[in-house]
Amino acid sequence: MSYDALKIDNQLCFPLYAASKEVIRKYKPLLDPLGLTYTQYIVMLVLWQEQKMNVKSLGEVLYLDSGTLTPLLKKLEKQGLLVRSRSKEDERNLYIEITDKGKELKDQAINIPYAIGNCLNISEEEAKTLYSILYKILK
Amino acid sequence: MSYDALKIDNQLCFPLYAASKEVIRKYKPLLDPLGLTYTQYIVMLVLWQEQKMNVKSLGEVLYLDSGTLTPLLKKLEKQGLLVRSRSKEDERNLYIEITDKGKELKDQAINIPYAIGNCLNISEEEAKTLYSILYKILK
DNA sequence: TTATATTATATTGTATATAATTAAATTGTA
DNA sequence: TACAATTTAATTATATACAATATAATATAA
Repeated sequence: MSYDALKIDNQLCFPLYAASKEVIRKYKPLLDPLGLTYTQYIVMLVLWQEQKMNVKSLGEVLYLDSGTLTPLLKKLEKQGLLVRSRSKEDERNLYIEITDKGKELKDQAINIPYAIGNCLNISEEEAKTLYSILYKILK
Repeated sequence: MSYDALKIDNQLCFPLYAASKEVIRKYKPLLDPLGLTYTQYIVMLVLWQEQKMNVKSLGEVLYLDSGTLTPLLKKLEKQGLLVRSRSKEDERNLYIEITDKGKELKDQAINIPYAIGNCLNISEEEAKTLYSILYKILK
């Protein structure tokens, strides 16, 4: 019986894990001026589109649970980028809503996707292929 | 000016980040019987190939720094899977070496790559494409 | 040779991640 | 209506990640 399947170079998950971390690392110098971490940034991406939503929906969109989101959202609230409030209809639901300050931050982020695209040395076509395979894995 | 580039669905990094986490999550039930986390598992993958190496080389292979590796390697040593020792020639170097118990664990891991391959719903060809694009990003 | 620079690991501080548990609110049902 | 089941967040415990700093050992240069 061969152990080849256990060689690090034969793993698919490892480059997925490593590339994810390396790309997120590239965001740091771009996000530092905005005072955001990568995870906080993707929360803001969603809020820039949705304005208001509950924590459960946010977690489903971002594949994150309340253990990650609760403290993170409290920090963003402390920074004045969003407000947290319980739903009147069903108090189990916590809604987060972007503030004006949160909306203003969007203009500072406008060039980040372009800057990241530039520092990945893959073609436009490879990027599309990667995108579609990754979403296939996520289904 | 359009904000389309800031839509969560137009990000490439996000599915990379999410897919990485989701695939690692799939490892958990397979690794629990071995008493390993995913990060500990990839360390063992390297040690099953190399037997002995220093922390710096390991970090370069796995894209991890001493802040992550130092406590993790101490845990694996406590489990008896490896031993840590300073180099006599240059005491700055810490070498880790797999133990017999560590080697024996390999047989319990032999089916993990196959099991993971089965639960990713992508074709063999897509897997190869994904692999090559990810390594292109890592260069 | 002695001061300086470099290298390798460890430590510290901050921020995720996630499983498991808890607690509060709501819903479904006998 | 009661009360069990479900839902939603929050909390707890454990394990990463990683930047920044510290420390010890070694190499290098004046």
